[in-house]
Amino acid sequence: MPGAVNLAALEPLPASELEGLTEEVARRLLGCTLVSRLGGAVTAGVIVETEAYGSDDPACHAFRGPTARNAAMFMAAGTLYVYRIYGVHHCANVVTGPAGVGEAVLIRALEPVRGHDAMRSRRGVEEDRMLCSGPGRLCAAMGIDVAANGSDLFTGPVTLLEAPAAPREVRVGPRVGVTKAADRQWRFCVAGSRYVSRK
DNA sequence: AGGATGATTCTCT
DNA sequence: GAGAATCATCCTT
Repeated sequence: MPGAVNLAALEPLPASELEGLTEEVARRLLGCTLVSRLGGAVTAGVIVETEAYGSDDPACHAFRGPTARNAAMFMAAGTLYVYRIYGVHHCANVVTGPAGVGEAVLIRALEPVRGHDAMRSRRGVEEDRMLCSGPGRLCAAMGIDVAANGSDLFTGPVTLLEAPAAPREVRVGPRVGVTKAADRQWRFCVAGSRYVSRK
């Protein structure tokens, strides 16, 4: 039954799950749970949509080397990279490369499983489907902003829990809103999920 | 110093 | 489906 997730039964995601090609990690993160303790509320959702941003990738923020904004991308795997986009929104990424390499997985959508009231309050909408179905939406719902940039996903306010099982079917396609390397099939969605940001 | 550009979202038609 | 909102960041003068 979707939504019936017992967070206490899930183990923290082992660091080894973040090793390997970034596009493989992006696929592997589907089904894992993202948990936030920011802003005095516990919110959580099962990851249903991700995108990979790797090295030698013109669409990746790290492509032209380190800057003040993308510094977290060059930290160790398991770092949270948060940036602001279009002035008002935020996007959250799981850093995946070894330290010194700028790679990350953008978390694009979650199925809410905990803290629905806090999410509704922060988002200003009622429907569960509208809470976390988009990278900016899920950050708003979980209280994630640039203050959490560079935090550690194993010890920080935002953490990852293992997937109880791999998704039965995964849909693959081009990344959303990306103009460079637009042919790269690095977007991954849980097939059939109502909570992906778009079909 | 100035301008173009977004890994978006919301509203309106 | 199209267009506006909105501003930090980054690249070009």
